[in-house]
Amino acid sequence: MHPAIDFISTFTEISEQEMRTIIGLLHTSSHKKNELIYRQGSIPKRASFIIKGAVRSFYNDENGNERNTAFYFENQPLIPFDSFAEQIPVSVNAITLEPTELIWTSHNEFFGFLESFPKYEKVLRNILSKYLSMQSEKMKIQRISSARDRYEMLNKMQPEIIKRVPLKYIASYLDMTLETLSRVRAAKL
Amino acid sequence: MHPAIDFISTFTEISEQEMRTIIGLLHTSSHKKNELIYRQGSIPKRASFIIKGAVRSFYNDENGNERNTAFYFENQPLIPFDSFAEQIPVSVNAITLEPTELIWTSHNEFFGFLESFPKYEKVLRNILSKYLSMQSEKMKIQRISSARDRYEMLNKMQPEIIKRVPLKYIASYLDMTLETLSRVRAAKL
DNA sequence: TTGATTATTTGACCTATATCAAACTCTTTC
DNA sequence: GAAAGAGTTTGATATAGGTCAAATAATCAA
Repeated sequence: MHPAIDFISTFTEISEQEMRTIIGLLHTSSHKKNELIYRQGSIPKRASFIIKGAVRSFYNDENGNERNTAFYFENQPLIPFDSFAEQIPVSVNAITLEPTELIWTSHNEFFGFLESFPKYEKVLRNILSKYLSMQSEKMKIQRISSARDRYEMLNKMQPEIIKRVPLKYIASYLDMTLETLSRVRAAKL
Repeated sequence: MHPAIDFISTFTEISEQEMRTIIGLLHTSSHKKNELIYRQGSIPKRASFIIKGAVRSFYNDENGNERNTAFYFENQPLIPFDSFAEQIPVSVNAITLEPTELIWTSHNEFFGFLESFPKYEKVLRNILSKYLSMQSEKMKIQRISSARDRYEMLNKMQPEIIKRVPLKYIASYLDMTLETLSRVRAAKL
């Protein structure tokens, strides 16, 4: 079966016709490691879904340092939700961490589908709502004051990140230096 | 004119009929200072809008300390967006900072209206999108590493908060202690 | 108005984490 | 499979901001 269909299925029943329409709107693209998927400040043209690979999103802070905001893996949507619907500039960059296969649909295709099948308005709302509540959770984790506790919470909630992502990216994601992260992991702090 | 109508007007044209319908769905409520508007963990029953007053939202962190997540003033919606649509438990508490007048509509009324006037699906999406992009901005501010810079950014972006909210609440909002905030303000740090 | 409560400031001290520097280890690539 | 380049660890040192305690200032309720 199609992984994007599987994903949508967790939110709604999909009819045969809807399924065919959705599959008809999907394109694929391959990306090598360290390839830019979208750029901060650009208007996002695609809503993507990861078939294989991994992606990180980041921005450059006031000192020019990269600050990672999220990591995405297979079977997850890769959509800048805060800017895709209303076509406002994206707040972060997205770049592959590994060779990555994506499927995607354009803004026009996406919202054209939504007009043809208005029941999916609710699905989209559902997805957005889930995304929002994940963001709330994430903010709480990021606000934990001790570096060690932030690391341990990440280890508990999203161990895959620790297994798959180089520590230097995880460090900025957890708002600590690489050295502190290393010491925290070695339980030397 | 009605402040909630004014607010919605910034996102769409409103017909006479729609306006009458909307106004028909609005209820009012008065709250004294330090009154709980919604409780963390509860299912949010109301989408509110502040006519007069101020509200803060917070949760209790791992050490039991209150951590403020937002401040809301007149002419702003007070809706737990991450939980209202899908009726999942709210992630924070909301409590008045001053005597406050709200108008509100229930979840049923809200989504009933949306079914009668499907064009407002887009309005809702627009509002959510704006909210999401504000959240992204806010996370960036909260991740600025120097306490003084976080304070100065808040002073620049939302000076009303500093004018109206007691420092102890602002301190936790900015992820610093009350003492540090006091010193930062006195430029002694 | 006054006493009580709440909010804010100031001081002294301490500690978690940043910074800087260097070593070590693991991956690519030619 | 050697050399180059990432990625990670370790050590020494510095410092921003936390903690605890007390003084002052502002606000509130009777």
